Amino acid sequence: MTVRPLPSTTVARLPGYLRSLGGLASEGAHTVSSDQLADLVGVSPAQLRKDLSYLGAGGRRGVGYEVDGLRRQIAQVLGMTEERRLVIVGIGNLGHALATYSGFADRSFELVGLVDTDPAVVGTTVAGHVVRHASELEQVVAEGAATIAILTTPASAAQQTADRLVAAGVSGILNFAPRTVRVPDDVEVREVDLGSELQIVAFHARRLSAEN
Amino acid sequence: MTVRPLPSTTVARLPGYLRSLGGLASEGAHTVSSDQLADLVGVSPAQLRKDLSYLGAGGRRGVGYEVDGLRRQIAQVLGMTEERRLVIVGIGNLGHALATYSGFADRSFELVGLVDTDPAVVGTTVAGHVVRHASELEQVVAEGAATIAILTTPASAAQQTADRLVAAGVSGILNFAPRTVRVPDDVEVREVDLGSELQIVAFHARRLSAEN
DNA sequence: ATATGTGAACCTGTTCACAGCT
DNA sequence: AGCTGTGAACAGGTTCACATAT
Repeated sequence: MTVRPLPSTTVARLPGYLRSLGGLASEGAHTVSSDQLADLVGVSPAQLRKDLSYLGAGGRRGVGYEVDGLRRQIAQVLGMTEERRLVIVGIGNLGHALATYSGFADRSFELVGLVDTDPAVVGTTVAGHVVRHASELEQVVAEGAATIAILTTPASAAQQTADRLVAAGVSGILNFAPRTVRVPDDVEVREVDLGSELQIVAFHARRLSAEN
Repeated sequence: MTVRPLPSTTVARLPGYLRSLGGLASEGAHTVSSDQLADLVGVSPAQLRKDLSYLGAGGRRGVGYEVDGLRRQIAQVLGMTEERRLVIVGIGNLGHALATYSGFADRSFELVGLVDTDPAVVGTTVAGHVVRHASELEQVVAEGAATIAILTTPASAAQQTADRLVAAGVSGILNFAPRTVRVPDDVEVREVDLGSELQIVAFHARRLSAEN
């Protein structure tokens, strides 16, 4: 029902807002001003108000935003009202860490399957799921009715695995493999390369240090 | 010697360029055109050329860019000519995965210390390093002369740990803890929240699915 | 002929500043 | 008085299109 599409930068900030609102709620706060919340999240108050205005979040002038109402509204926009089912492909160290990561269930993601190729890993139980062989990828996706996949394979297997995930009907992929994967326009991919992130931090850190 | 400061979006893309160039080099390619490389990385050719022009990367018209030269140039800009020392604070599943992540050494990061509070973890050896207790954080940073830290503590410990890292002289922090940390202006922080990343993917995936 | 380098146009997102509610 | 909501100004980054070099 949102008429105007949300700026993607706004979308990217919403999970952070939700996180901070959760903290406020657990502290018993009923309302919060844009100044307070912005400070908590680390954005400018104007930015926050603009973002919330896209949602049509009704803050009350002179008062602020109602914490619970805002939480519900953001959760709704982020699609958390429906359960999203998730598979993880590649149960190495990172895949294992992600499988046992508690932050997903809190965000209404349900882990429905784990897949790997390593015979030493296939058949073991991780996070309550028996790891299935990659040859069964399509069945795992279908049986679990997964719509989202986390890709933590080696770079060499990433594109091929992504192709199979797409063919199996997945509509979103979070790719940790250090290789860009190409997918059709109707599938969303988000690339997260941990090595790149570290390089970006290091670049800016060095620049800052050099300035003094 | 870079006169114009690089746009931060350009900096964020450089590691990806470098990665693809490494692939090309190992395939024996000597030169590469902006069309080829852009396609490989997943950006537009104009974008790539503009980025490289900031570096003063001398491509030859009618030919393209020299693969090895470009690699060296980007590596230099990213500060890879000097070794950067790294500590990881919080050796849970994610910290463990990052400690054993091979992608860091390739990028001229040297892991010099691991820290945790859990008595079950302190004293164990991970990735060739004995995990030290968090009370020794300052010594670990000093002994290793670390300039960069990866933060993978629980949210509750994140800010306090960041403060101590900054006081110990770290100039860059890659924060995986699901809480924004505040640092002085002369320290670089990059927030990576895996739960948020998944929510962002899911949002766009749902939007794309709904369109058909 | 082919492919780079780049000013200019364009677009997206951020900040400002103040009108408008409560 | 206090705080939101938002048009307008601004900033930053991307794309275009073509001059330029090999």
